[in-house]
Amino acid sequence: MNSLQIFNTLSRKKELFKPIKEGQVGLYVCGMTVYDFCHIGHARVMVVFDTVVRYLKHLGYKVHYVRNITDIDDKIIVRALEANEDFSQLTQRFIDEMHQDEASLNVLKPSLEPLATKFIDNIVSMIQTLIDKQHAYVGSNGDVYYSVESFTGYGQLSGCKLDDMNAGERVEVDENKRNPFDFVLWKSAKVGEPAWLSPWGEGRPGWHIECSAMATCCLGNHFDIHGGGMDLQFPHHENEIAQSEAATGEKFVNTWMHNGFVRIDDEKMSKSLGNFFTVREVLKQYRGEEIRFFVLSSHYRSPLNYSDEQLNESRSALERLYTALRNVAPVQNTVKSDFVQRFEAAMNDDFNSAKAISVMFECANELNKLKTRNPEQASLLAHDLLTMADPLGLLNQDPEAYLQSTAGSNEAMSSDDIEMKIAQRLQAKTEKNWGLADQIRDELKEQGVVLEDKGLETTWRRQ
RNA sequence: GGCUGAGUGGCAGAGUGGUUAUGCAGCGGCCUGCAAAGCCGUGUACAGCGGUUCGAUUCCGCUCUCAGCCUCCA
Repeated sequence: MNSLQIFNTLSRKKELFKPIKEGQVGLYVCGMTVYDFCHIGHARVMVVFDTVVRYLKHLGYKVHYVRNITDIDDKIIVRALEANEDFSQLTQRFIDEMHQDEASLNVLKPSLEPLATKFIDNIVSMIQTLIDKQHAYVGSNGDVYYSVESFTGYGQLSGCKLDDMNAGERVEVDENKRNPFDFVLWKSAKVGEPAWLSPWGEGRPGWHIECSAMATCCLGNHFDIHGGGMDLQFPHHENEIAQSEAATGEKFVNTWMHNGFVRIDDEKMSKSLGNFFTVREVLKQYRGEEIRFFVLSSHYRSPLNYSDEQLNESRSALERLYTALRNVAPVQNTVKSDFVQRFEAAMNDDFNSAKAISVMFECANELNKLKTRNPEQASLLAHDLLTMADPLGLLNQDPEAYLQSTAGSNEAMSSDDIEMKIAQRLQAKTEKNWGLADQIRDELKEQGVVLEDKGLETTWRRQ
């Protein structure tokens, strides 16, 4: 069907992707814990895996894409308390905000978006199974713990060996645990905390179990791809494997994908460091598509350094691509062009979007050349360019509309005013009053509007 | 301390055992009333030191530097 290679964190190698069920892919991605706005790091996960899904579909797969929402955890409880708000109200607020950000980034909706709080029954029964199978125990404080020593494969994903990890140094020693790396499956509720009934009293699920429950419920015990940010590799994903495989007795996931971090000044962007930009903030200055391009301009496993310069470059790059698409009617080619083939080769190599994008630029260059010389060929190339852009979620807007759109939420001159100025300038031009014509052009330039003359016809775009 | 990963031209960022990444910026030219856009041309880049090789930025070893995980984090 294809020769898609994916880097599997489990084997630390690129592997030929082969779905469990021919033609179908089950994909689970760890989504947001909803207690705050999404930052650019979250945007990266969304865009990267959205691109993975789009590309898998481009290859002809039917994709079951599940991206969960964690809507109960300690931080949510704290925030709700601070805001004097019911926790479910708080989470709903940020779920809505998240959906807005996703729309801005042209991220498609997943097939399913399960909420942890809607899967409590499944979570409880999974924990019960783990207890029954002696993989979990109830501590003296009433919390239920997973026993890492009971699972022989523990550490396979992260490469951590229990013996080598210095417990007590970085990990707090907890009297209730048999092993310091044992982790909570069920947490007893304190007074006033949100709680659900369980055989172990009122409480809530621990951090990792909800993903095991939701993933296996939505996609089956064994599925194709599981993804998320690098930092989830350990302990979150390691624990998911331990829980799921111990409970079901089956292999959990074939391919593990982890995306790299967004950095600021060579440091990880993170909530705990406080050095993050929210998607919302960045959208005040840049178009969603510019952010999306920025994310895809480097390989998903590489670090991605955030800066205005980078976003500005993305802006220029998109301007070039959209400019190439102006004034050409795309016409579908009957054969797969060399460009598209090279694009697919790049994407087949572990979703190398950076390389794939470079092919798009080569195509744009050819398109620019052929526009005047051979319009029919140009139309085919325009379609090729769009064919490549589609799985990346780029270039989906009308070129003229894009180029004339305002970036961010800045106050801008209206289109009507611009057209009026252009009409004035045309008058000046016909009178060969170059001084006035240039003056008007300069004025518009100061408003961020660039004019392009083609004889007596003038097109405009915003910078 | 344990375990990962990375160091490429002015910047960003792919890739390769011997031949052009790509984008932005710069320089020269074409086009234009002048511009803009576009096109053409243009850069002794691959952290350091050894090794393997006819030949290494690309493979191996060591050194240096940086980042990440091991604690909530995408």
